Amino acid sequence: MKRKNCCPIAQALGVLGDKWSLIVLRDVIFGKKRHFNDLLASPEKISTNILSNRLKTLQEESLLCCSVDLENRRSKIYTPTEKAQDLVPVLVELYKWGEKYNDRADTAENPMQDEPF
Amino acid sequence: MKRKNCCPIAQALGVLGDKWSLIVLRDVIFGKKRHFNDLLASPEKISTNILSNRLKTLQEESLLCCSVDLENRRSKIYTPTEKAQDLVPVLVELYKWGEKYNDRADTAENPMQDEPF
DNA sequence: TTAAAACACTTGCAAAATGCAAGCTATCTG
DNA sequence: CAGATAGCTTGCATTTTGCAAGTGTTTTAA
Repeated sequence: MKRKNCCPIAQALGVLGDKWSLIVLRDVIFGKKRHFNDLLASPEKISTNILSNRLKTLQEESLLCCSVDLENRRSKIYTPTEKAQDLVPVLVELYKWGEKYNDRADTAENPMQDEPF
Repeated sequence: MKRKNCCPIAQALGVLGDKWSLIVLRDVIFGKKRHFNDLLASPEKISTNILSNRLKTLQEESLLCCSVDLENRRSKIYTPTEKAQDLVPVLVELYKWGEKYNDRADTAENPMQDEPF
């Protein structure tokens, strides 16, 4: 969804405002996941066609770059660009808000995991 | 899209991860828009049924509250809750990112408007 | 006081995005 | 060479979005 000539928030949402893009970026940036199957394994259960499509569009938006794994030529490596790394503050603020308001009650009885997802 | 028992980012996106919710919240929070027709007039051109539906779900998520305008009983007033106000940092970071990367080249020749949208 | 306009929806239907299961191709491993 | 593995692709059902038109209530103007 391209949104030209409008506010930066709307422009950002034109790229990121869907169900999956920020989940994939979270995994690539914070989870350091690099392979298709790693991303597929996240608890949110993205399906293969959507993941494939999202990886394509995120490359088109210069948020990911893709290279062949030299040690296993079946495998591709998806790496976040600087543009993607610059989304860290957005993801951090989303994390804080989600933690404050939509939480699973992280208490001593239900502690947070090592990984945030 | 409810996402229980998962990371705060995914929980936040379960509420906000669609095409329109954050646009509506931007207008209510920063644009101080309070009426259906104000929200409808935004340059992103949301359609009436989607806006109506988003206002409903945002109320269900306790992000907006709705009251009757006493000075014009045709009119309803939508107000952001504290939960919605706490999204300001998210919107600010989105703004900064959008400004940096997806910009319409805001230069001296193409200055920013009074309102950011 | 009555007709027209304003406001906030609702409805019907078409198009796009998402979700699920299965299959496909190239590479690797034994 | 036979299977397993990684990353897709395809087909089809469901859900979400988009557009245009219509509805009911309240307000304003004649």
